[in-house]
Amino acid sequence: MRRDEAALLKKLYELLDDGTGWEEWWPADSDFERVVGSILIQRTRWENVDRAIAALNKEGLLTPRALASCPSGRLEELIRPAGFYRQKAARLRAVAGYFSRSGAGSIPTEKLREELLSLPGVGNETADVIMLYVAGRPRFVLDAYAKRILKCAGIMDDHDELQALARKALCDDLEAHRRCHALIVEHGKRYCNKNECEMCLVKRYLG
DNA sequence: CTCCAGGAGTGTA
DNA sequence: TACACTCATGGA
Repeated sequence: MRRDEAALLKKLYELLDDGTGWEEWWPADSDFERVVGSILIQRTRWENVDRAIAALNKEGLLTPRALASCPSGRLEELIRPAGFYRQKAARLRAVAGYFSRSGAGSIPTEKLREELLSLPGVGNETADVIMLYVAGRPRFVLDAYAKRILKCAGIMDDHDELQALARKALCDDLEAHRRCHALIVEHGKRYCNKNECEMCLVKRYLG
């Protein structure tokens, strides 16, 4: 990390922090429900994901064992509101199978990440979301909003370098990493359009 | 009617 | 490495 981009990232984090509530930013009754959510949320609004999760919950499928053994057709039917339902049904069955025999508790961070990435439908972003919200490992989630905001702030967006940068800026603190992700997404939804950033606070204060 | 949301996988140049 | 394309529902 050349210059002091960690200080800049820390400043960005503090800038986005408006002091409003964020603890229940990702509501869920269990860790596995968050895993399910991490797959269903891909390229989809939370409102639709919530319907799919509610349907799964109603059928008692929010456990790794139950979900892994649910027939594909039935699963597709239940998660349809979340879109891409054929792909996502297959992905859910795969991650459910993994968590039904793994638990992912005491696995070293790097190895856990590798295992998650080996699952179909789990890419860099989803893997980091699971690491951050389920496995309890501090990770910087490089989603589309983060890429735009980092660009505005003049911070590099290399996936691996960014992890070291974030851990330094956020003092290796788990809650800070979770909060940082939530703040970036919420800021992005409000102020970051596809190409324009007219209202962008980041550019105004850090650019 | 059009646009697109808290991606990932695959194929092409 | 850098894009283009596909997957799909539901709300604005």
